[in-house]
Amino acid sequence: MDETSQKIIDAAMMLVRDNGYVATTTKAIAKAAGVNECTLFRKFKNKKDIVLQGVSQAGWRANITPEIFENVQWDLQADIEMFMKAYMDRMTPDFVNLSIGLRAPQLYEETSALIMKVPQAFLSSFTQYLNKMFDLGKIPKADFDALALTVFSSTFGYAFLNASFGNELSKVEKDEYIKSSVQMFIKGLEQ
Amino acid sequence: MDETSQKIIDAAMMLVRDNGYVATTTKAIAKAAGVNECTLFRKFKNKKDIVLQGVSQAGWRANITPEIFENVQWDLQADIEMFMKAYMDRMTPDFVNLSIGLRAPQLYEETSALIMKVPQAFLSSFTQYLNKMFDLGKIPKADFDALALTVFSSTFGYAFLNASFGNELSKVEKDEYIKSSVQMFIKGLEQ
DNA sequence: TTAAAATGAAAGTGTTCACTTGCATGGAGG
DNA sequence: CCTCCATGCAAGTGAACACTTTCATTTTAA
Repeated sequence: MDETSQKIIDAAMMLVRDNGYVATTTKAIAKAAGVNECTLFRKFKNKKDIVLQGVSQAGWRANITPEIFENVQWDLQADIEMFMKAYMDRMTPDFVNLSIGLRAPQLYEETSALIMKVPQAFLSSFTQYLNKMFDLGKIPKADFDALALTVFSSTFGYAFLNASFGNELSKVEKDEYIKSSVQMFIKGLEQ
Repeated sequence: MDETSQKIIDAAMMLVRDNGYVATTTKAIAKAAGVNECTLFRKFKNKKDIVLQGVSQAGWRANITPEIFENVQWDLQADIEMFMKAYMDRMTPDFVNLSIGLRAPQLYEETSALIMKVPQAFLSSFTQYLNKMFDLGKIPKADFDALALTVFSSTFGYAFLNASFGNELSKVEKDEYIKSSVQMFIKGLEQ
């Protein structure tokens, strides 16, 4: 990837994040990238191609993979805290808004699978984790599919609400949120 | 509101829900409403006006107000279940997608306050509820701002994920989700 | 140093957009 | 029957859109 193409991709992704795909014009991309508009079409097939190459880049993806579940301590509180932190550190407001900006009918088919990977990776890994904790005799039997979804939904929900409304909705800070949530979760899980 | 105007608004809101505001054309609105395109501009100032009148209508708003907190039983399990159900019944995938479709820079200033009202109403009412439950001696002291946000985030998160990915992300059904979540929440809160 | 490759500048393509205009028509109410 | 009034219809407006072409200029690399 040459420098010019990368500047174009970066500009395009930032504009999509801020304005959405449809409202992002090639003229604006060129201006933001500091190149001539025709250069866009020398480097890329079309506008859609720019964005699709962008979403395929690691730098424009929230890097949430099963790897974040590698160094677990098999301690419920420490681990859930770590998972929630790991998710929120990666799922910044920028990524949330980018995900929404990509929600255009013209792109949906080609990007939805990619967008879904992040929650899928988190969910399945966390479900496995809870099952293993049960096997280790650390928590009693429960509906771990549902409970993993609860923990993930609350993590995702906070990240999304924070990206959408900032502290206008709630003044509760990330660390305070994680700490209180985890306290409730582990009490609920351990019983 | 005459019948023709209402048909136009309904068509516009459905298209915004499915394609987003920017990708929704006046031509498509007219076709979907079964009227001539120029009729749109006889009835409304412009495209934006149609959508803004739509969001101001009760039928195009999720009707989540503090009223759903009126008939509480002061029983933690029954009440949280009721709140989550009430939210999800109103916050259907259609409403979630409409909220996202309205996220256009051209509209944001005029609609964000309205969109934020729903989570605000739920959150503040639920925080009050938890404080009251503490006053009644039914739950021990805790960070109720954070915990209300946890419960709300998990409810909102599920509704959003369900609208976005359906059962491709998780097979856990709404009732199962609520039941398991509430079990964990009340154990965590009562301790 | 020189040839090739990359980029800029400017003009222009056809299409689609939101929105307008002028006139015909048809139905409702007095 | 007549008169509005709502609407349809057809054509059209200027602007913005994605994308192209031609040619000049700069940068890069052999």
